[in-house]
Amino acid sequence: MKGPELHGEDRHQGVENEGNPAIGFDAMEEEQGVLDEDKEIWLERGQEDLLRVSDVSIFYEDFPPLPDFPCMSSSSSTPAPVKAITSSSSSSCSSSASSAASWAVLKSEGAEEDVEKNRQHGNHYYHHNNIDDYNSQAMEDPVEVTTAALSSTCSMEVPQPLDQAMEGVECMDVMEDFGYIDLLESNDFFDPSSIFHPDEGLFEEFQMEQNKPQDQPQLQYDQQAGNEEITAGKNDQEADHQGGRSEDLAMVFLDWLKSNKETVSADDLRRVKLKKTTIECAARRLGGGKEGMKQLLKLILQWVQTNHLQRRRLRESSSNVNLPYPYNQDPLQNQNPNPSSNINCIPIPANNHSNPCFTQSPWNVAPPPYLAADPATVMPGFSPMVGDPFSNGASNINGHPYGTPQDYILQSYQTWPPSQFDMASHFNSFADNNLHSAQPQNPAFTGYGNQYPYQYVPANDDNRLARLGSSATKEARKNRMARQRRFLSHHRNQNHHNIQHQNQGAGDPHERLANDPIAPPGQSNPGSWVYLPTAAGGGSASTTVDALVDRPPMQTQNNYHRQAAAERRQGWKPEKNLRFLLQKVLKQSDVGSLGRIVLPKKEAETHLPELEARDGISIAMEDIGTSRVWNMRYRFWPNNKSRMYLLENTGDFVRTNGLQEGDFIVIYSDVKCGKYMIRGVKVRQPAGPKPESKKAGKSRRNSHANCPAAANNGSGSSSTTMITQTRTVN
DNA sequence: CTTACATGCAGGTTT
DNA sequence: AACCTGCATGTAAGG
Repeated sequence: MKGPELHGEDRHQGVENEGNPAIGFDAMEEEQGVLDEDKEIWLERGQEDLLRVSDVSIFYEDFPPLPDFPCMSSSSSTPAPVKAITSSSSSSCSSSASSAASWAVLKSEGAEEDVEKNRQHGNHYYHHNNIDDYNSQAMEDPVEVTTAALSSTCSMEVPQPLDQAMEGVECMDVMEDFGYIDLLESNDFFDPSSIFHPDEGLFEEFQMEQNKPQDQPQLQYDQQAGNEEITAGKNDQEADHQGGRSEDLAMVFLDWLKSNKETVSADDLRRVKLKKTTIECAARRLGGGKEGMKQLLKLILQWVQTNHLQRRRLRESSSNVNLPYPYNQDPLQNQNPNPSSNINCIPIPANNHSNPCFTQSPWNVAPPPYLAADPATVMPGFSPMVGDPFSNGASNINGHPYGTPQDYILQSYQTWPPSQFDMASHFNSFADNNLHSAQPQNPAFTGYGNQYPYQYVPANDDNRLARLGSSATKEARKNRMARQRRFLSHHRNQNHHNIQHQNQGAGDPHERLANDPIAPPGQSNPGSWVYLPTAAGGGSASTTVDALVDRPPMQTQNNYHRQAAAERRQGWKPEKNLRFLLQKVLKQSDVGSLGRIVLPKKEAETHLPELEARDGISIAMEDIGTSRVWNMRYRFWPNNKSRMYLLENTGDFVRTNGLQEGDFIVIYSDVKCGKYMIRGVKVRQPAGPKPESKKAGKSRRNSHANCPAAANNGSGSSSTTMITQTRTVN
């Protein structure tokens, strides 16, 4: 170890961190709590818990599945607006939007506003390629991002390139065009999320709202829309009771909330979108007037419950396998049909077309290999942050909004089965054809809101995030936003510092908030991409990673390790905060006796601590699979007028994991702890023995670095092509 | 032409 | 002699 060096680096990092709000804050505060993180993390948890239903059992037991409200709106007839698919990222948004169309949504205004913000963010991100910019950007963005996250329809998390951002907007517009209205919110009737907001009493806002004059949705007969749906809903679940006239919608809702606050989040509510016409029509059918509305509301709420439960189940069932980490819920993983994936095998999806909506999209192409390869996908419990890898990439992405890995990620998400959309939704709201219509885009953000604005959020967190999101009233919302902003900014500053310390030698990983957050799409984040969904078929490769650790970790490492272990014991999953930094397809020279791995320059410069000296810094890399910590050195060689970045002392790691040429490594940073995590992924090709990388060999060096998958799939699943990640040359 | 990066290889160090 | 370390070079790809 080079302690001294580390310090120096730390300092350095500190400096950088200043620029990087991203990661930071939670780490600090949370770290203090150490094992209490659980609680800390959810700091607002107390209240959040109300919303967050982690315990699926509750649902199952308490609520028999209710028939879905399949499309309350006409949407059913008009399945997703096709608009969606223009671009990968956009597609996500659009898809969600479109889906939204199909579903009843309790849409909050906030969402719309957020969308706006997203759009802005998208631009913002889009323009920031440089690290410096990035940092500065990050500084500011967190708040915004968070805000954006709130929006239910498009994922804010993903900073989108302009185009994409615009797309997102379009989506929203589309929704609007379709005449969607916020069942409740539009009228300021109430904002579910507000109710849940931690800062305020659970029902505070609600009550406030209650007192406010409310506009009720106008009832107009809608010929097309959802009569059927509603009817069906009604049939299936009769309106339970008829409230007296005196019982207004607010009360109905309030009662419902009281009884379901623990199991249903604001987010869930927000996802419900109904076409105005549909609502009107349905209300009529249910008796018309206020009573009709009330009945309709009940039905919707019921649907929400059911929907929520179903989703939970799906999630649970799919995620059960991977227990270790929260990320298990990652849609990608869930998606992965192949059980083996849980273990470490990454099937590379040949292509996912499961989601019809996306099939048309150009992006539907099979996920990029690297995505597929993404350890996250592969690794149990490991969920990659979707967006990150590429995001920041800004560098990577910038030039190629679509070509970036992130795009792929998005795509992959899009193609994923609905059940897994939760995660996906984080990035984009994919329209969930089946279950949710409009999901909050980034629940994650929202959920963590203040604390983890950028962190990747586990699927389950959606709700939490959502909570922060909208407030019942615009004013409340504003206040909340202001609060969040303050909070975030405050944290940011602290975070930087904290992180520095936390990272053992490693500097603060530059976390790019903007990027990471999930924004897979080229935008920012890269996507964490990598998670591949699995699917694929192409199959290419299944990866297996087993990290066996022999050596005793260093002390600090031990600390982390211990902490992680403790956390795990407690059910806490540190990985939930993992952010994808970079991945590298291993070349012969990387796995040879040299014990060093050349890292992709751009990613290294973007995501790893800035190196002042060629000697670089000592950096502890915890093996995600084994939690073992490898003390490596991150350095660079002057090369021509540039630099070559290397990760040294990788020999044992490579050997331990049995990594060979063509396999790849993925480096993540733990947002909370600030430590670096590494995953070695072995790629096995189903069909061809070749590791591929070689094949591609020299011909495609670039792509390899960034797109392991590509390399891996020698066979070449279609996905690989896309990825050509543009290694944006500086 | 420039950039990134895989790898060759010289020179130093260790066994 | 084997191993390390670090630089230099060659090549593919991007602009």
